[in-house]
Amino acid sequence: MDEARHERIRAAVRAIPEGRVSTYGDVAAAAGERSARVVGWVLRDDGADLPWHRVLRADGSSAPHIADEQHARLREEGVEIRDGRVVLANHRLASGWIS
DNA sequence: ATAATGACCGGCG
DNA sequence: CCGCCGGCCATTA
Repeated sequence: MDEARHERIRAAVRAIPEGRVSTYGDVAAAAGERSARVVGWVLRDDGADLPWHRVLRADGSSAPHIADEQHARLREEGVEIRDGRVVLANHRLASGWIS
């Protein structure tokens, strides 16, 4: 991975305010990435110090191995979760929140 | 060079 | 609700 791209993605995730969420696709777009997958890789091996729990799938669900902690953290920030899925309609960030 | 594997996405049946 | 497919792209074998 190119370090610049890697860092743009991290910046986009850091820009998500508490109590709000975004999707892999939106973060990718905000970071100028053409694929949502790259966002997943970055969070996978370099997401420890980022608010990764504010990044969800397009339908508000999350990958099974992180779902528990993700839901717990989000609830703590006041984000609603119904049936294991975040209510995107109320907490999703506008598509161009970065710039 | 090919193929499989993901913290993905959207469409279709 | 479910699964399948094709597209996506870096990493690994």
